[in-house]
Amino acid sequence: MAKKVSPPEQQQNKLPGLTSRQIRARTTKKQIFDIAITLIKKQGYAKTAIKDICRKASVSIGTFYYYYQGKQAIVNELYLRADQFLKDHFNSWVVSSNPVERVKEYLALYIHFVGLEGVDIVLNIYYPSNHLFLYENRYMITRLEDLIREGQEEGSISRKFTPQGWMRYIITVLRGVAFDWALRSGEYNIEESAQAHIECLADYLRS
Amino acid sequence: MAKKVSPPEQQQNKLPGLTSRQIRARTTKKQIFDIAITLIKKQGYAKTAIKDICRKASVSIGTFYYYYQGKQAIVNELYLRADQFLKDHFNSWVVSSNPVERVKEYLALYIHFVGLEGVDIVLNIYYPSNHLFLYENRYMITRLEDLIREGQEEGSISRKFTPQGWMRYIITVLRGVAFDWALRSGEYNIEESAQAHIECLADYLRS
Amino acid sequence: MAKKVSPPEQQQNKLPGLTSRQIRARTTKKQIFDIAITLIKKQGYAKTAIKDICRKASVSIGTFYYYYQGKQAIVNELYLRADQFLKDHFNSWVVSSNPVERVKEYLALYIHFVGLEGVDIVLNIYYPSNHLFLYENRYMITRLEDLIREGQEEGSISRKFTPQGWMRYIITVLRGVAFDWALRSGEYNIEESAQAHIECLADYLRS
Amino acid sequence: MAKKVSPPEQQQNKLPGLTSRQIRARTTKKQIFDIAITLIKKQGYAKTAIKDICRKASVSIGTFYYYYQGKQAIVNELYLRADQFLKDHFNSWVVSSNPVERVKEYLALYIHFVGLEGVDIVLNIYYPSNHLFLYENRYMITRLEDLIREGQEEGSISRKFTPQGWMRYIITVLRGVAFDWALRSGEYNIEESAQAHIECLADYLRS
DNA sequence: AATGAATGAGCGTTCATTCAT
DNA sequence: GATGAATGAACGCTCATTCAT
Repeated sequence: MAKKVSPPEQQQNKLPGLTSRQIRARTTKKQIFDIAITLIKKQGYAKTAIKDICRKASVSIGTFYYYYQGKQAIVNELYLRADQFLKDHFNSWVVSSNPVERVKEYLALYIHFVGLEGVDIVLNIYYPSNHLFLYENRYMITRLEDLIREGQEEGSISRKFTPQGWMRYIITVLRGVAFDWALRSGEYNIEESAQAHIECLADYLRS
Repeated sequence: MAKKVSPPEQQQNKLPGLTSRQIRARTTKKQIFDIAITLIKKQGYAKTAIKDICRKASVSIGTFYYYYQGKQAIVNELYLRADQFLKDHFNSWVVSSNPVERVKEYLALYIHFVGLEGVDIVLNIYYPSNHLFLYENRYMITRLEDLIREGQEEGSISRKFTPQGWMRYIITVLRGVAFDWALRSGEYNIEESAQAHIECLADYLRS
Repeated sequence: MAKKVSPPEQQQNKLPGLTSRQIRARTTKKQIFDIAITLIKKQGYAKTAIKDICRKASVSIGTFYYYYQGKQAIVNELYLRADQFLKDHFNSWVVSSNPVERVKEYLALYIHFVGLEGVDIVLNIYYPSNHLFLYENRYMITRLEDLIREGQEEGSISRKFTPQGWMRYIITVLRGVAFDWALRSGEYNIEESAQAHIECLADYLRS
Repeated sequence: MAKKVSPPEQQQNKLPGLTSRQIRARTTKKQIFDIAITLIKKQGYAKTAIKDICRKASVSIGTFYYYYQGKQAIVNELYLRADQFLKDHFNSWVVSSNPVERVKEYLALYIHFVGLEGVDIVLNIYYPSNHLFLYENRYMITRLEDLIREGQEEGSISRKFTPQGWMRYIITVLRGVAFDWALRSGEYNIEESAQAHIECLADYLRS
């Protein structure tokens, strides 16, 4: 049972107490991740074979599996980074004091992130078996709910739905926006295009 | 005299001038289609092998390929039937005289159709390489544009966007709705859930 | 056993005593043949499916099999036409009185025919399972043997080999010539290129 | 450190620095190759399925594709070995000092090789899409040109053609010889039969 | 920490051929 | 004379995954 050596869980402490092996390990894992994402963005998820990722990353197949459970794990990791991205930029994007404005700014930030990731990643994320969307405890989701709750308490957001209900409503629309953009191969500016939708959502929040 | 080698295009004339062979052929094609859709709805697109469809339909693999170019062709055919469905039910669903109401009724009809088709079909249709959405001349699309144009002429729909602009806006949202429903495995009633979105869209149309 | 209607053997008599059906039959068969050869020349033997031939010829698959046993039968028929071609042009190409010259002229005619047929046909004829070459009683073969026999009797061709031995020797070289030309996609003029070989053969015949 | 993901290129160094895995890998590849060649020689190229090769070699299909891109790759590898064979035996076959004799000996060696390979291999190599013939930088080709060049410089070979021209001329004939032998299922001794052709070529070289 | 040889079920697809009509 | 629906064995090939080293 204990045949498999335990995968080296990403350590959060960035203290200098890292052996050279640990440093190399981190480098290797990042190398794999970056190449994989690049390839997936370029040629699509399904058409990117693990073998190809390994070849490009100058890493053996065994090494790939040492760090990731499979191809999907790569995408999942990327997806989780969305949270980090949102965290990192929240304070610089969400600056208003008006709750509805804050929601609008936050949604714009989310769409900005989608635009940065690119078409193929979106198409892959918005894909049948990917149920990552549904992780209710994700930062992105809970942050949005918090913003809405604050708005409701302050009185500028309707109590027509619960915060969770509003969140779902909003996510549904934004997914439609991202998906349409990806379907059309990103041939228009998603941030501009999303404006109208965000505007409309804001109106609805107030109603 | 009517010389043709393959894919016997569905003939529109249902005149009795059909030989027994032609009748059998039609039956066979329908048989394949029905079984295929059933299986895809039940166990998903990817997990439905052509071989399985054939076995269930009591038809050889060769016969399958005689009628369809592949698995995707089945789904495409289904998709094209959406138009027929919308055409057939338009008059019984779209009954109001108010333009905005007419749009709402029409969108409800569309969501009704989505609900009838089922999760897997939707997931498959909402798929990267499927650019069927974009066929601007589809009945569904042009009908929607017409309804909006009439509303604009009559004055109850805003001229903020062109009919095509509105159409795209609306389709984007509805796709989000359908996609969310499919992602959540159809565990809620899509028609009820879509109500709020349609309501919101209607408000926005009037603005 | 007698289930299959007997294929209508090409009738040689072109007497007007042909029914309209026989005329149509001949037209159909020729149609199939011409299209088939065209396609094979264009896209190669292996890549030309019977289905495609039928589609282009506006003929059903059944009809194809009514006239030909299969795809190879088409090529065989073409091959047999070589004899007819050689017969038809013999008198205008082979005009010398000197036996060795006559052989040279005859070989030039043969190469001329090869050049007319084109690369793909040659590649197909020079193909593993095609043993048509070996039919010793073909006109082309016997004619060549006759020319050599006459040369030996007249004294200007060496008796080093029997007529059949010479014939085989010559055919071997000419096949090499035709094959090289086809391999190089017919990018040089085969008739010019064959000159040296024919010259050399002629010298050897005299030795 | 030597990171590589697939097709482990045959390493030239036969140093004992091979791990047991590498030795086994080499064995496996050779096993596949040998079985494949045996089967192709016995039952023909087209009739030899990859599946059969694998079964006989006690190797999975995946393993086959790990080492070879496909069936043709096996034949290509064999073909490339011709050069090695010619190199290895050159000194023991080409022993005369007379240039024309040297060419004759060299051609005899080539035909000897053809005889060793067998009918099916030849038929497969002499095949339409196989453009390996044309690799002008192959050892076999350049060696022949060298021999001719030396003969021209020494004065015993005609300058009627360039070395390359002579080479092509000769190759054309030898291919004809090999092809005829293969077509007749190797039912005669190719080396004896080629004698006359080589003789004739030699005469022509001197002319 | 890293390797890479080995797996093999399973895939979609082709196509010459038949025969009842 | 002509049709064309139906066949199905057989094909080459992919790829995520494992595990002894």
